Amino acid sequence: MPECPELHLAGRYINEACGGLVFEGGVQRSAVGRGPEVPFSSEAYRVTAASRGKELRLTLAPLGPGPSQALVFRFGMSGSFRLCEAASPPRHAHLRFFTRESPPRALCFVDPRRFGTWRLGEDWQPDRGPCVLLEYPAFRENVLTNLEDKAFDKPICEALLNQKYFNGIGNYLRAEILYRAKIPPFEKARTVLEALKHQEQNSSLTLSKKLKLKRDNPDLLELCHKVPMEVVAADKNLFDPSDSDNYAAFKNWLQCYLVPGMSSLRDRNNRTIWFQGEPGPMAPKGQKPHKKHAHLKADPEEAPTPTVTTRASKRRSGGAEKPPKPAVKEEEEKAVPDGSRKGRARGKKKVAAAPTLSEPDAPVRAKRNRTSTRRGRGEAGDFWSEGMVKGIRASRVLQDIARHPLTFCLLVSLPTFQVQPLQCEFCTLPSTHLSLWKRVTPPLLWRHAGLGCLVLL
DNA sequence: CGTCCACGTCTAC
DNA sequence: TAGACCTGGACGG
Repeated sequence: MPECPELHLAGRYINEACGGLVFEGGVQRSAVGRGPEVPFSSEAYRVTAASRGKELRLTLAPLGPGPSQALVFRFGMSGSFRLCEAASPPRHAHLRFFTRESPPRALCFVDPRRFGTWRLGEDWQPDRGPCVLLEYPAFRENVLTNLEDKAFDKPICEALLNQKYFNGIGNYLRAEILYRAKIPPFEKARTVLEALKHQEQNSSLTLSKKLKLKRDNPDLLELCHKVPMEVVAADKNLFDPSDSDNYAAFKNWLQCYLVPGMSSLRDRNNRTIWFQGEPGPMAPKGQKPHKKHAHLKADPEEAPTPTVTTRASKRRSGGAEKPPKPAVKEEEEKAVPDGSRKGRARGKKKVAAAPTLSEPDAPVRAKRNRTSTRRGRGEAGDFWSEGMVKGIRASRVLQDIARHPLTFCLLVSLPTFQVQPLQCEFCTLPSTHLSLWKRVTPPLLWRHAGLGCLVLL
C-alpha cells in the first residue's frame, strides 16, 4: 500500500524494530531485484530510516570507522520492509540486511511486483516536491507559487498524482482528499487552487474563531497533509507489517476509495478515480461513472441501495467485516525465484551517480518524555480555547497562520527560551519545518492536532 | 481455468 | 497517450 503514510510507517517500523540491533556483513540482493548491488560491508553497523513523500532513505552506519552508506527506495505498487528470520525470508525479498544475532535476522525489502527500486546515495529524487506529510509548509508554498505551471491545467484529480507538487499522494489518498474537500475530481486544478490563495485573509474574527474555522474547514492543501496524517496517527497501526490483520482497519478507515456506493471513472492516465457526486467539467467523455463495485467481499450484507449513498450509509458494516486477506502462504521460497524472466532482459538503469550534497540535516534527536495527550482523531479539544491562547503574541501567530495555514500546529511563546534543533519525536518532522516557526517566536508547545501528540521542547 | 484489477512510475511511438 | 514492467487475489465460467 505504498503511499506516503506507508513509506513513513515503514520508516518508523525500521527505526523501532532495528534501533537496538547491530547488523553485520554485506547486503544481499536477489537475482531479480530492480536496484543495484549495494557495495557495503561492515563488521558492525546500524540501520536507520527516514521518509519523504514516496521515498524512503536507509542509512547504514558503521559502529567503527568507515563511511556510511545511504540508499533511497521507492516502493512501487507492492514494496514493504520486514524484519524476519534470516533463515526463512519471505518470497520476493529483494534486498536483505543481516543482524549480528545468534540466529540472525534479516531486514528485508519485499516487493512481489518489483515495480519498486532503490538507488545508492542519500539524495532524494530531485524532481519530487516537498513531502505532504513532513514538509507541509514547503509543500503548500511549492504549489501556490507555481500555479502557472501547466501541471495545473489538468483536472485536480490528475494533478494530485504529480509528485513534483504532491509528493506522497497516491490513488487512494487523492480520492479520500477530494471526497473530504467535496471537490469534483475533474474540476480544473488551477481553479481549485487559485481560490486558496485568496481565501486566506478573513479578518475581523477572533483568533480562536479563526483557528476553529481552520480546523473545521481544512482546505484542499491542508487535507493533503491531514488525511495521510490520520493514517500515520491511527491508534491501530493500519500498516504494521507484523500485524496482517490491520488491512480490515484500513478498509474501514477509507471513506471513498473502493467504498460501495461511490462512483468511479478512469482518468486520462487510466487510473481509477473514486468520488461522490458530480465528476466535474473536465471529466472524460463517453464513460459512464460506474458505481457500486460489489466485489468487495468485505461487506456481504450490503443492501443494494440504488440511492446516492450518504456519509452515514457508507460507513459500511461497522467492524463486522472480516479481513479479506485469506492466504498467509507466501512461504516456500523457491530456490530459483524467478527463473523465467521471459520477455525483456532487465534494462540497464542509468544509476544516477549521487553527487555530493551538503545538507546540514543531521537532526539532533532531542529525546523527551512525551506528555501523552493522545486524543482520538485530530481533536484539538480545549487546547484551542481562548484561555490557552492568551499570552501568545496573537498578531504574529495569526500572521503566520495566514501565510501557512497549518491547522495542526500552534505555538505558545515563552520569552526566555533557547531554541534548539529538534524534531517532533512522534513524526520526525525535520528541522526545516520548524524553522518556519522559529522565526515567529520560540515555541514552547508544539502540538499536532492530527497526531494528538504534544511535544515539550 | 481465464480475465480483470491493484496503493506507481518510465519510455517509446 | 498507450504500453511496459510484474505478481497475485478476486471472481466468473
